[in-house]
Amino acid sequence: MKEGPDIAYIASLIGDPARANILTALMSGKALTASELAQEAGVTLQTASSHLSKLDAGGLLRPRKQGRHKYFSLASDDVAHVLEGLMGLAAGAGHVRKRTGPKDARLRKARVCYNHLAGDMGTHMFDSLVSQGYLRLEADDLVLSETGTQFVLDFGIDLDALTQARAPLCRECLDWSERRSHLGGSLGRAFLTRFENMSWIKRDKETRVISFTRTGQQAFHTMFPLEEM
Amino acid sequence: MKEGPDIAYIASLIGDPARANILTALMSGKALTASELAQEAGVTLQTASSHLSKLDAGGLLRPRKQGRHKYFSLASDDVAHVLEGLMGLAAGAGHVRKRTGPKDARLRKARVCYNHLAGDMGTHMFDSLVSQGYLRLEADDLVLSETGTQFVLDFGIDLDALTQARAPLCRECLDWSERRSHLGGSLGRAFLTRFENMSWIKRDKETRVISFTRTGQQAFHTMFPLEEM
DNA sequence: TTCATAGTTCGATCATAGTCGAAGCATAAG
DNA sequence: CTTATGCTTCGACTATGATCGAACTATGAA
Repeated sequence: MKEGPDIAYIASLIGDPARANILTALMSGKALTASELAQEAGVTLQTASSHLSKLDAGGLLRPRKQGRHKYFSLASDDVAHVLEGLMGLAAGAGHVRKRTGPKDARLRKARVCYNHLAGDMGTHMFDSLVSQGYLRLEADDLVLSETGTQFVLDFGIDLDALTQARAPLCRECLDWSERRSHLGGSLGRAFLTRFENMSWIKRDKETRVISFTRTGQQAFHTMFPLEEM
Repeated sequence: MKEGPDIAYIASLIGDPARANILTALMSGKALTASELAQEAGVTLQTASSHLSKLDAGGLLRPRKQGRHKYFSLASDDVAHVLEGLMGLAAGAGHVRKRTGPKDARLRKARVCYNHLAGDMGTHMFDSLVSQGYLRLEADDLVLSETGTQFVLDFGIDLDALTQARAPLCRECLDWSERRSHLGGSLGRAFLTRFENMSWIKRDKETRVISFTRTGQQAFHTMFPLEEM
């Protein structure tokens, strides 16, 4: 009847509350088991299993068997990107599920977006990288400059390993709370794990909230300065 | 139960086939009446009316009464952006509604994305603007350089009128066919209407297809050159 | 005024799909 | 082996919501 991709099929997958809960939970970037996701979605294991197979069929998930557990994560950054976009629309329509509480404020401050840093701290880092000339927009891609490459290496990130992978190194990601870009892609992921290894941050077990340690916060701002305007 | 915006609500709105058809039709950027959208969606006027009020309640549409007609258009670029993202996921999942025919090829070549130029020609124009130094990524925004400003004025676009409006002037937009950026925002819109006024292009009445006239195609490539690599 | 067209509202019908209990596999532990 | 745990499949129940006919409202034309 109509031309173009079947958008309703994908949207209807996301449109079920239980499945939306599952996807939201996976926005933490962690791989979760079917049981955990069932609990997260507030349904029994049977229904969760049904949902998960449908999401998988739609190409939204990447399942991995491990022993008698089955782990699920989001299929790609693209999926996370669309989910963030939907969150933006939902927030704009005034449809937030929960009244904004203290947890919500922490969520705006810093949170995990699939596998990289989002929220206020995320956009701050992105802006700093750009203003220092480490990141540049070239044609359609975000590229790392020479000084930027050096910066990343000095920071203790194994850049060679990243560039050999197929996934894009740098990627812009727009988030719903800030409405500004932050750094995604494999480099964004590498930064986040590096922060974690250096104990700059702690990830909340239950939610997507990221909390900075005191020393982490200080170190962050010296490494990623931003002149006020 | 969960934190964050109610993503399922918005997604379920898009997830109905009839509503998805409506939204896809509105991706042409034109404002359409309820009757036209009913026909487009393949349902009666009554059901279309019901769908339209729901989409409106969800903040996805911008309705305008005009006489005894009621025109609908997408509420914002953000909505169009999410829809394009969903198309990307659907295309990736191999779920295209129609087998790729000749019309589909034309769709990839040049089409309307909400109100600006997308497809091959769209990314071409974007790349050209960037490589000529007319557009730059600064912090998180796409900005027009000084030479770029001059270029736009020379092109016959009333830049003052655009900058006075509240909508963002420049905006990156990623499309599903090319997986690359093209220019959105009010400037993107202005370019498209200018092309139309100069008879460079013709918009198909039924679909989102844009066809370039022969002279338009030539003029386009001289104005937006791109050195091969 | 009368008629026609555009759109909304109401009500009834009907199908899709979300839900869970129960049973069935598969893997790991004792 | 037996037992326990994680997950899938089957089947039945149920509710949500899409659909359209019919009646109603509103704007425009004659």
